[in-house]
Amino acid sequence: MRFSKAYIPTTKEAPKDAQLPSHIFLSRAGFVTQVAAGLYNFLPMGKRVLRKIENIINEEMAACDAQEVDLSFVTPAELWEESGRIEKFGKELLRFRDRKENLFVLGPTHEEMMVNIVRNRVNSYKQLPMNLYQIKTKFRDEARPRFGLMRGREFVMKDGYSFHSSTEDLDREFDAMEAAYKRILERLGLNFRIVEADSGAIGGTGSKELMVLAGSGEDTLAVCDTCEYGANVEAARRAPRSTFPEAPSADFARFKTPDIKSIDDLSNFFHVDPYYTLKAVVQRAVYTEGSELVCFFIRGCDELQEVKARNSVGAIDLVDATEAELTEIGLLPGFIGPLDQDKIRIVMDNDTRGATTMITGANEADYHFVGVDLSVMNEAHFADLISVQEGDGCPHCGGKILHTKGIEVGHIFKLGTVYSAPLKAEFLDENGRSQPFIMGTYGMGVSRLVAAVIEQHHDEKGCIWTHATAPYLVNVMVSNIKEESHMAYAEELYASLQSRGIEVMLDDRKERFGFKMSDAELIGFPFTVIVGKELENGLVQIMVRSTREMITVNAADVLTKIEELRQ
RNA sequence: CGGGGCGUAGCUCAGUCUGGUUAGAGUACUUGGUUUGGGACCAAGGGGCCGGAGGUUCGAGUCCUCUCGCCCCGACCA
Repeated sequence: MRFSKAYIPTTKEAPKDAQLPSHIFLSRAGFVTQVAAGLYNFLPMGKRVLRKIENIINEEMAACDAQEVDLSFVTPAELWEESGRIEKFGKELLRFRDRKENLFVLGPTHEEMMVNIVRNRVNSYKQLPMNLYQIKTKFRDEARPRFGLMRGREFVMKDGYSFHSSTEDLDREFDAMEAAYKRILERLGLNFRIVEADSGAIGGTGSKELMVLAGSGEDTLAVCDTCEYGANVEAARRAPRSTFPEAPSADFARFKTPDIKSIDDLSNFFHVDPYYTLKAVVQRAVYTEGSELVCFFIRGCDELQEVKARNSVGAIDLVDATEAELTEIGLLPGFIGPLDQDKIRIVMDNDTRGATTMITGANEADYHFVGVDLSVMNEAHFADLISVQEGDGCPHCGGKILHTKGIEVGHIFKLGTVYSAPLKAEFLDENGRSQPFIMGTYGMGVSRLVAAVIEQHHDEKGCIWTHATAPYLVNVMVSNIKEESHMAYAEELYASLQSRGIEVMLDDRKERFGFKMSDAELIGFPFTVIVGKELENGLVQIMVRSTREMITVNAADVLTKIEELRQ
């Protein structure tokens, strides 16, 4: 492509709405423009990057025998009623009626549609397994789109769905997809981590998220500093403690603790490590129908992880209980304990199982119990409730857990029969019995990946595309197009790079050196060949975008040098 | 959906508090000239429903009411 003919509207200034580097640079460099909240146009440069990512996904999916399909973006609302998700998705589903007053929704994800196209067509175990996917625009009418391409309402997603006759076969495919996703992100040149994720209300037997590591990521990850373990904090686990603070020695007693309400106060009052205190967190658990107050007990040194807490009671939401709600049922904030009370549903953290010499609230104003033996609570409901902190032990190798931020670019999921059962998508097994498909689902955010590349690879000058994602690998920049010999050399180089299958831009604009250099850096071509006054000495320079290093080479050796650098 | 901020040229913004010639700057764009290794200079141009509607006023970009849009924090987010 010749720059003089290309539509690449670069600007000096960022749109005022842009906050993140990816948003700022993708806008300034002319890759995307904003249309409305969460809606973006892809201009020629942006479209090329999208296409590159799509191509890599397609190649890796083909290697796994996954087949590409293309399902209708507009989907009948009946399907969503059938699966029950029309309620669950709520306003995120953009609904509208056609001229015949039939209700439709714009697809936010395509489980229902995909199940629909195989049910009653795939009806034998002999046709399984099957993996179908598409790369398609999705629409979710998010309450608050933000961060440019990172969280748009309209976005491009690769969504794949596999169908199996056994959970073993699903496990095999899940692992194959994890490996394929890993290869995709490696080929894209991204630094990422595959982490354990919350399976949440969807159920199923497991899910993993693919996280591109970047400070601007919306997700917090717990990662091990020595092994490969990583998990979203919503699902992170930790090794059991190996060292314990000095235990208080006290027989069971009721102790007056006037106005001692917080863990800090309690710990100071008794000169005891918070590890031996019991923290009560009361939340109102909201269910599909109705709600109730639940008290979660964890050690005083721990923090409640809300997603884990929500899952432990099967709630769809947890909201802080008000003091009025507590006093109404006779609980005294600051003095709540698990003993001798039947006022509220209790969930105990796994780490409190069988704990001794604990200090807990006495359910009486200004009193705590000391020397509590929690093994009497063995009938209680126990669950993992705590938020893994930095410095905790890795559950796999005992290394140290650190927190880091990640951008979720993929999520793979063992669905089981969550969709196939309600949608009655069944096949006949070897015994001639009808069974719902056992399913997996594999998502990858294609347009989000465009932003993720830049979040991870940019500097103060602009974008730094990885070799696999760059709109063009090489930019041949002519310093002064009026120098006929320079232009002639550049044209020749341009043609020979193209003939070698290298994607190349020829910056033949009638602009000054600095202007063109700034554009080259802003757009982020991996290599810019500078054809300028050094050509008189038979030399040109190659600017390596990632380091901004200038390499001087013989004009005749550019091709081989580029081939060498791209490795 | 709660709280806050902002809508004026393609883009970034001034002007609004305190109403008053023909609404400005920078940048981008067009034409001509001089420049040519880090976003050049000179000259001449084109480009505005001042988000929209209603109101107050002799007079509204500016004041009032309503409304729409966008951004940020939070709630939410397969």
